[in-house]
Amino acid sequence: MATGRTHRPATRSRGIPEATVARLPLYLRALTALSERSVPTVSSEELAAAAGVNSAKLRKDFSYLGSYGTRGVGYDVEYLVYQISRELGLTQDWPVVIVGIGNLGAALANYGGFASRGFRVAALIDADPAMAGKPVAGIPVQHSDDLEKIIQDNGVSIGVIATPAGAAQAVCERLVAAGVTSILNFAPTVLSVPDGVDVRKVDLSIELQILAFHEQRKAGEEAAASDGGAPAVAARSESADQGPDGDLPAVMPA
Amino acid sequence: MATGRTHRPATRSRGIPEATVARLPLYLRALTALSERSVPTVSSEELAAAAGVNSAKLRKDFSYLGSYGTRGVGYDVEYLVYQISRELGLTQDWPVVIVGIGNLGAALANYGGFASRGFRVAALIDADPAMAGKPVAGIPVQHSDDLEKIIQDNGVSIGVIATPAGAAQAVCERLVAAGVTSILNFAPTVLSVPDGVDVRKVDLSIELQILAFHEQRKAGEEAAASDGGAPAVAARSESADQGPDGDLPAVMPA
DNA sequence: CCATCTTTGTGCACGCGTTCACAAAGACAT
DNA sequence: ATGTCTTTGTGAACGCGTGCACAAAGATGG
Repeated sequence: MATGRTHRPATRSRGIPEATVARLPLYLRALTALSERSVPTVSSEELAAAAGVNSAKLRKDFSYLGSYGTRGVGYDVEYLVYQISRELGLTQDWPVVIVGIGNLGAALANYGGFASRGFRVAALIDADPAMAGKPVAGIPVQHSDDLEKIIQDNGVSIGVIATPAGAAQAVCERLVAAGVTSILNFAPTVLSVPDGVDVRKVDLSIELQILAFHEQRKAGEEAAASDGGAPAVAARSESADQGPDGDLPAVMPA
Repeated sequence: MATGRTHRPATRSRGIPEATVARLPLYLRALTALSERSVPTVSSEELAAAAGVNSAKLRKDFSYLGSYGTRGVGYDVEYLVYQISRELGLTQDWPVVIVGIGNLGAALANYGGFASRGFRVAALIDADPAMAGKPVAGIPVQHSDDLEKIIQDNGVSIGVIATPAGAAQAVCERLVAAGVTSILNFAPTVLSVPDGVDVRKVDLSIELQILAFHEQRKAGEEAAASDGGAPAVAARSESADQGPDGDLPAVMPA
């Protein structure tokens, strides 16, 4: 969910619905796992199960990309991996800067999933002079005074903000002024950016609050129905068999 | 958005649309800021601007909660803070456990926004025996052998999974079996859970891929515009990339 | 070459969410 | 009181996303 007023009204990017774009990485992950197990083809039903979506939805999603399947057989795994990667722009290198190297920023810098898909941490930036030069995840932290130069020298167009909320908007403006056009914001603030700049927000506190809402509702329902209806917890919804995954790097998810 | 999520069919919880629930924390944050500045009332227009949404949407959202505004004046800040907090279930204490104390798990444990709204980190759990007893964010890490006991002793119903992808499903199952009914998943995996359990996913890699998609599209449009119409993709690093609509049966791996 | 079987691709209908636009409600001045 | 002005609350229209259900496409076997 892009926050700020960045959102383009309903400009369906190149005919591919936003909802579909958001699912492509999911498919890609499932396909990559299949690829590593040398599975040659997969049906929409199987792949949908692995990605946790409806098979009709998956087929419709793929139909926006073109007709890459073979009726009666399914989809060629390698070919689909390539097509989706290309569509998402993962066949090219994306230098990324992380601004704000606190607990979270450091964790992000150490995140292995970054490098795995064309994203490369080009620089770590922090406002604390004491951090300057100190290596985090093998990369020396640079001072925010040099932010503009770092962005330009590295041709960075994607920035990650992991600063405290109070600093986020100012950092955002400097990033945008220096040429960044996509921002992933971890600070609990609404960023306002010019048109043409995309902002996506990740907010732990919000996620927890949404869970709390449903949790409260469940508790209420349970209390109300404690006599009558049986809230029998049963059957597993899917049987997604994710292999050992072996998705390497010691560190964390994302 | 932070997110993906394993969504319940369409059970409109207590008449409040899911989309509205997802925005309530946003309003709450803006309102809290106003409250701290001792602002007594706020109009839908002002509050909407602060939260980064449309004012009509905000009014409709609030209408699901009841009529808490005064026409011609606006909304009473304190009252609204209370109503939304109550609606979200933040007036009660929610003990939370974090499983997987790596870089990310530690960052989450240190995250201040947790405690600020009724969420209390009741325990940190890790599978590494070497971590046991070691304090992180002032809380001693406990071994995952004791997971069930920890959940039950603390009455935990919300769990955060920050383990590597390979361990996530197993951890998830143990959490659920022990009584957890809401899960915030940071591991890059599709979790399958029984009905009645809510899962929300936060996936950094997916967010970046979505940004890359839009970034690539922007680059393509820019090139097309300067070029005079031909949809050529601007070479960023070394893009051996065909046009956006390259339907060419490129490298179809046999 | 034909029949059968599998799986894709999609037309269609439905429901949710968003937005507009306006009537109703209340504050405030005279 | 009465009129004016501001702002809420919401009816209605529209558009997007989802899922069903099926025809078309191709594989496979005889």
